[in-house]
Amino acid sequence: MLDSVTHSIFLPNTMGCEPLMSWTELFGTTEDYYPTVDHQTGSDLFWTSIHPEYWSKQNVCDWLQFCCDQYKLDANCISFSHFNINGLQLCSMSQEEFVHAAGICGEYLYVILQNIRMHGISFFNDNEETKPSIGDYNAKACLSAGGIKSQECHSHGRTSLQSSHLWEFVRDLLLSPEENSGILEWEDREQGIFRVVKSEALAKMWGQRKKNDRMTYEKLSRALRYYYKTGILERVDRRLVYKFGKNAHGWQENKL
DNA sequence: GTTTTTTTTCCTGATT
DNA sequence: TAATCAGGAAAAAAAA
Repeated sequence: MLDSVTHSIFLPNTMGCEPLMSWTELFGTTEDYYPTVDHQTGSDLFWTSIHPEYWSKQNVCDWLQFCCDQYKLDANCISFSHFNINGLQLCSMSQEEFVHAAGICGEYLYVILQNIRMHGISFFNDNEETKPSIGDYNAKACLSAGGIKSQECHSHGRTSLQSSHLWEFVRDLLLSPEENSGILEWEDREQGIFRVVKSEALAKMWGQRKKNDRMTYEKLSRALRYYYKTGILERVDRRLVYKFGKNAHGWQENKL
């Protein structure tokens, strides 16, 4: 991981993933002209390959989400409504504005952003001396074992295409009505219980995501059952019904 | 390049 | 009977 980003040159062409859909198909706008990339599986590479000023609104949202995941920040601290802005607006925010919008995580995120802006490096990927100390920014309080991500980020229908893990794919599908089309539905939203309505459609979609046309619900469900061990999912004794476990995050409704 | 984790594939047997 | 669930085992793929 430490060697995932070693250069500080902003080169949009360094992005390596094939888009599953065109950018305009996904967002319906010509404003966001960068092709889709797998931010999450691509680690920090994306965020350092495009200057933050050129990030779209979605990129900003994804970056916050990425930071929460990567640095185990508690997204409860962050008011995502304040970050419905593009990269240029993000870069023009003062530290005070950042702290106001992102709470106790604000100082921490601000430093990470400045590092990317000024040095083209992501926070944990370069020399030790470039890293701010967590303690210095009093960010310990915003670290959590399972930070809650904003629903706003997941409701754009993009993360379902970006999520690297199966459970995140499922979660994002549940949170994206426009992508879901009745494949999954909540049984108990507050408890995180959901039902697979169209099992083969789900498998097909996951297969498309992984470029595997041999995927079946049988195999997908085996992968889901492995999540019982890790607390990502909990067993529900009903057919096609699953429940998010204590180690799953980002599915709760407006826990800000 | 190695190790660890996640996902895929295949399987047997049970349940709905 | 078909679909699903439960897991073991092993291999492949992805991530660290």
